[in-house]
Amino acid sequence: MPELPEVETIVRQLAPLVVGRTLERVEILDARWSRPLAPGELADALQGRRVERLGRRGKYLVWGLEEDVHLVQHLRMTGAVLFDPDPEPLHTRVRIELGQGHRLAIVDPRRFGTGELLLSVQALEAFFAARLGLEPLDELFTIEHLRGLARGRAAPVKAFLLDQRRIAGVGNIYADEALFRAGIHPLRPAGRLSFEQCARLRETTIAALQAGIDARGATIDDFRHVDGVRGSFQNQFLVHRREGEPCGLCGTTIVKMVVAGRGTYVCETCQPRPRFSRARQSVRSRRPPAPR
DNA sequence: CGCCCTGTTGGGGA
DNA sequence: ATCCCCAACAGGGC
Repeated sequence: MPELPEVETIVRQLAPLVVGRTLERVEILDARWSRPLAPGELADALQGRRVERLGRRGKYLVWGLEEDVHLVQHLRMTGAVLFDPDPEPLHTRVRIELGQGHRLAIVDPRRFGTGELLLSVQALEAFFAARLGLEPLDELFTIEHLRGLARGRAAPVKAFLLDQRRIAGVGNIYADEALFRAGIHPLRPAGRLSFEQCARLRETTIAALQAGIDARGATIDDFRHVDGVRGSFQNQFLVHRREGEPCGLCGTTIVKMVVAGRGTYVCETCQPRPRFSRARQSVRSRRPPAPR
């Protein structure tokens, strides 16, 4: 479930509950979660340390512990962090005792989630620098920035949006929503967006993510239900998973296709299909990609 | 009941 | 640069 808005919501709700507390006992029940470290090694590194801060970078949850020790957690598809769940949920992969009778359960039915140990802020920054681009909600995420990233790219704009090394935090759902709001077909080559389309896409990407965050004014109860969260927010989406339904703007039936290997929903009236969706640009007219 | 497909993600190999 | 497949599991369609 975690795209940027979900992880942001987890941070906001969980931080007040864990910051200042100590990870008194950590049990990692699934070796896949802690790889490449053995569960015991990672648990030992975390155990006994106070949580100084809980933050987010892209879709990563970042635990800042005492003595410059950091845990970078990714929830992937089905991960969740539950506070004081009762009873302990099925598929609990990590169990953490916080003291004073409180505990956390990291739950992850599909077992894609990971927790990585980093032993300095430098290592932390290097980790993110290698994986993540600018946050859409960063003030530096300007039209020009987006335009520079897109310049010369032949890949479909949806693949471009999903590439975390360029833009951090946009997942499959919000990519569909942002493109719909911008009136841009997901197959349009990123490098062929007009200035106006870049401006619009920047705007709608921010708006879609912010809407997702706003929609989760959630209560602490959300941590008690693994599946309860997304269900209640499903109907805020304009196109995603609305195959066969009429577009809210024009009534055209929403269609589903596969782009960038992901299920993709589109109103092909509001988002006109590019004439040559995978067309190559001639060498002569191609401008060099922006550095980095 | 079994088989097949799908999925909120990211990494690695081709 | 880009594309495809895979990790592991649950749920739905047939």
